Amino acid sequence: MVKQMLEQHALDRVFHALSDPSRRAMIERLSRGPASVSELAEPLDMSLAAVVQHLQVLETSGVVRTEKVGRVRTCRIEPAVLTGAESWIAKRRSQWERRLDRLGELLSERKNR
Amino acid sequence: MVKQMLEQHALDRVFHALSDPSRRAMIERLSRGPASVSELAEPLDMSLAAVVQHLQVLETSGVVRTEKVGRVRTCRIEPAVLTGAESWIAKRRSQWERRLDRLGELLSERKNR
DNA sequence: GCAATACTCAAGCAAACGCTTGACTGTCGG
DNA sequence: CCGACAGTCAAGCGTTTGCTTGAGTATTGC
Repeated sequence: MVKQMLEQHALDRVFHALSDPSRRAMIERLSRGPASVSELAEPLDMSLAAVVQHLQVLETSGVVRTEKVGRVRTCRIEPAVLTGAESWIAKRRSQWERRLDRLGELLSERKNR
Repeated sequence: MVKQMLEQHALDRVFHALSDPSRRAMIERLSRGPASVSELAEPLDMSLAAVVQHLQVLETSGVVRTEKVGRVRTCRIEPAVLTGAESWIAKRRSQWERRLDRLGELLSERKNR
């Protein structure tokens, strides 16, 4: 239940990270392989500093992990956290759909009498 | 490609909707079946007006659909939009993981020579 | 050594968020 | 008809976000 609480905050951060189109573009780029900060910045229409700020959001959410070698910081996706968010959605959605199924069964049972 | 653009905005709104713990609590409640606004508000430690504002975020994101009958507004989940968000994540994650697989294959091929 | 590269840090600012309060509207039960 | 109920609307307010600019630091290539 402590775990529950921590994961709540984690989900906050992950979903917030995903809620921005620039950050999603960065993830999309990283899903094709690691990249430097400048590579991530290149297609985006904003200053490098802004990109770094987006990157920080992605990093504190745990979606992206980075490592600096020399003067270049290399970024890569950490899929575990992404999976957490994905399965949160899947859980709610499937719970709702199972409910609808049970409801449907009940209705058709009544019809057949 | 117009569709792409529209869906970008849609994903913005859905992920933003999911990024708040109170809103997720509301979704969690609704995944067990429809509820009125007051029912949604009951476990949350905030004014009814605040709950309605959260509800509006959920509604404009398309995650929740509501209908008012008499003086009570009934809320229910719309799973389609949720599925959209879910599969966006799944796509990036699986792309990354497939890449790792190919990389692994390449490495083991080299080893076996 | 020195300039270009690849960030990094901090200040500032407009807009968006999350919430409150207070006043109000429509609906239902008795 | 009237009071309680279930929202609704609008204004206000402190905080967070997304961005900019400008200055600074550590590598690297020549």
